[in-house]
Amino acid sequence: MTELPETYDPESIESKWRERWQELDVYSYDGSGDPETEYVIDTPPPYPTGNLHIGNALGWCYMDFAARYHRLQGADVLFPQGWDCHGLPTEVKVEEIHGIHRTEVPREEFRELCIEHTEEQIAAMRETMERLGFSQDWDHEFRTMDPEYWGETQRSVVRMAENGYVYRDEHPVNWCPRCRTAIADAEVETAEDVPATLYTITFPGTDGGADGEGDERSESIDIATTRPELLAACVAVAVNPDDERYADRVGDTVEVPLFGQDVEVLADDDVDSDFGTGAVMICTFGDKQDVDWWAEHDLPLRSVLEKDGTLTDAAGEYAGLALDEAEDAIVADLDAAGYLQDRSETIGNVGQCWRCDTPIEILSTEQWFIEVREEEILDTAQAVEWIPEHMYERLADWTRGMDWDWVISRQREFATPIPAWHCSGEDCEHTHIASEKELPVDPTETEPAIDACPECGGDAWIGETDVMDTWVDSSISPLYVQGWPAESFEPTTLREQGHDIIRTWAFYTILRVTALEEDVPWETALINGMVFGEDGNKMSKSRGNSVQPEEAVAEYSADAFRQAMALGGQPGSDIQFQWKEVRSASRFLTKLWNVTRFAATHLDGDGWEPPANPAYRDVDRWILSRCSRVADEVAGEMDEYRFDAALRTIREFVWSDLADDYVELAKGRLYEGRPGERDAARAALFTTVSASLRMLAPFAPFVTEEAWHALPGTEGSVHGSTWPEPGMADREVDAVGAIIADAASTVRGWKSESGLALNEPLDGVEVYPEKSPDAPVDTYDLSEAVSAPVRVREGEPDVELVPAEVEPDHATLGPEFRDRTDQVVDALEAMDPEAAAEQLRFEGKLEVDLGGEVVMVPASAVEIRKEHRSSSGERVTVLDGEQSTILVTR
RNA sequence: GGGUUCGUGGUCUAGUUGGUUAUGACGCGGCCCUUACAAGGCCGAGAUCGGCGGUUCGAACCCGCCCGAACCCA
Repeated sequence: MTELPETYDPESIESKWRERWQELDVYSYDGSGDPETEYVIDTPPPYPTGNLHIGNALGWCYMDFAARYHRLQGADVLFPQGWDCHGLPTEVKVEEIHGIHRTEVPREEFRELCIEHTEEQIAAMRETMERLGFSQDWDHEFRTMDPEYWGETQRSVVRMAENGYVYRDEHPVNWCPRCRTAIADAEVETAEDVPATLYTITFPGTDGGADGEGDERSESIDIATTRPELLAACVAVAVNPDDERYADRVGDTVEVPLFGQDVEVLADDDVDSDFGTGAVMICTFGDKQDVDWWAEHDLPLRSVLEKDGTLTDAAGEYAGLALDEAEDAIVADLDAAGYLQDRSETIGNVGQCWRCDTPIEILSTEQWFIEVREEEILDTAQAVEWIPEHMYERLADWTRGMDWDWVISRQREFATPIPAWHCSGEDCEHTHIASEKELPVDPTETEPAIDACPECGGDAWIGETDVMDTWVDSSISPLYVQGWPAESFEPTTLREQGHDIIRTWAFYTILRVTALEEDVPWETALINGMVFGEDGNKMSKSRGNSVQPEEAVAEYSADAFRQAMALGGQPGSDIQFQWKEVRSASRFLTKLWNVTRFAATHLDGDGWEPPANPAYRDVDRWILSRCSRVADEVAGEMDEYRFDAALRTIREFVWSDLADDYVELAKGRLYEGRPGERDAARAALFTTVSASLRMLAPFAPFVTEEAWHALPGTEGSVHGSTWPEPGMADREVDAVGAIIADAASTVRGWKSESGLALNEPLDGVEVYPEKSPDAPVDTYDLSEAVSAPVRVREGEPDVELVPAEVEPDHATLGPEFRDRTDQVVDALEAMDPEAAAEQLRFEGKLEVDLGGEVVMVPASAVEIRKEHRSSSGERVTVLDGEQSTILVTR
């Protein structure tokens, strides 16, 4: 037990415990127990940007609330931390830092530079995590760039290859010319309303003629396109079959201007007749629509784009030009030759690389793919509990809309190598995939374990230089966390992530775990919303509305910041960051601090221990009953991941019931009670404060830890303790306690209002409860709290009590009178209250005249609201409490 | 264009079998140093629950349409 300083100084407390926890080992996962008591979090491995932003912080707060709560509930919690290290941004950063290009240094050396840089970034993010008090078990940290991890990534792909999910093929893929790599659909972001120039270009007719017989020349067609630079890749012209302007043109041949190839006019429903001239060119490839048409109509392939985004030799004299240069040159030439009919401004959507915003192109290249099996993904997704539920729809929508398989090969350096070799035998196209026992392997450095090519017998191999998409790494995180493949796979308990990566991380993880283990990766997927700035907009530097978690910690505290995250809204909804929320949380912590300090001073000294059988008074039993109910209620909310509701419930209990009511009521005994009386109050105070601290510990780990050690008999960390279960809920006591607490606060409120000191002695207080309690009311503490002798009486106070209003009870009248309820209500409200009260007293029911018809209203359906009027002469004040009418004499 | 979510005091937010006076916080106004707490306490003002219609005796809640916002997809 330690002394609590007088004022709450979050900074010193938080830095102190950050260090101590390192030694205490309270967050370590045991892993030896019953799988039923395990609570395993599939923590998102973030990309090591070096900056843990507030959106990350929200997700980690949720995980930490859950982890800490389940530890208190006795679960063996595994809260690991991973890092999704591979990828382009690091490569680019490293090139920038060292002033090199990745092709200028050996592959291994470049990887080393990337690893070094990544380690620095991880250190910075880990520090923020520790500042925020997240309770990961750092013994279970993993980094996808470590061979132990990427070896498993390779194994997972090898196994999927054995199961027939992996293939290598030439296929059109999204291509980022700047990154010079293939990317998956999920990595293409659509930029909306991008301005572009729409050109109308004449495709002249050909000698082949309308019917192809050669007896007449076909007419020309004007097509509209925003991409004249791709004319060389044009393989057809398409029109809508319902477009009357082109009704007789389908089947005609026209010539591509400047480039001279003859192309056919096709009909396709997907052509938008309202766009441009209603005729469009199909090239290989301008966009995904072109790919569809190309496949649908079995068109030839004319590749005009190099991997770096310049034109190929197929573009003739334009070869070597960049796309924008080519556009200018070709347009100028079209114009000069009279093919350019018109140009106008338009807007359209452009697919961009999500990492560098470069407009993506579509190239047909040899790549590695993982098959997307829609049905099995949906089956698994359905077996997961999604919070909120509708997040399942997000995933299902994306899954149903997938039209290409997942391209997993990337033409980069810092990534998991694809464990394969190509036979270098002439005309042999055999590709050999590594066996599991060779892993981890970099095929560019190591020869395969087999000698001869099974197809041609050759023994010369070329290592695959393509590497894997980083999502191939991260999508096995639940497997890795569960010790796969050494351990048989058990689904993890929780996946927490943002809704922005449902189409990537959640989707790929479901795909992979389904394919590899035919199981759900996690029982529950908790999806967090976005964190917006105080102005309600997305946080951005240019708007000046972004806030770093560290700023909030410095200004208030980590404990306050965490609460603000919890209270921002229910998990799943977007939340708006509010400084005022952090501030109010901080005030609450001050309150908690002071209540604990108050308790600690009364529990201090002479090695106090809670007595075996405390002589509890009603007030003690009442707070213990409330505490029991609150502990159960909060546990229910925590089980359902309703962190907002849970924290609100605790706050209200601590502030209102414990601090405002109980402490005030118990003060008399605590300061001046006889030993037995005093000890009962101490015991109740101890139990309640201790329970409050434990319930609050998941949200405010630092201050509760400090406060915990100020209580007697607390040895270890609050985070290693157990969830409170006082088990003292009692209906009778609730009713009595509510009367006492209400009477105390009503009288004290009245004193404050009338300018009296709170300890001003009064001659007497009489309490007339509206509902007489079944048990007698213990007025001992109440009397101390209001500084007056207190009597609890039955019936009505001996003052003038005048019926003032007839209050109909809709809930009773409605079912009874159905569609006549309104009339009955009106009639009741119009009655003379005194006459009604009279009638009720003598007859127990009311005759109500509905104008022609008289109905009987039972006493249970009305309430007569009465007003107190001080009887003449007497100096009595009548107070209206929530529970009782209270008479005060002074 | 398709899908999903959401509109509650000035601001943020709670409110799941429909039922008297709609929750809390911040802000605002007033009063108060009362032996845990002025980084506090007490009191007060402030909402036709986005709009219209429907179901119902009764709707913030259920249904329909409309308006507005956000996100995802095409």
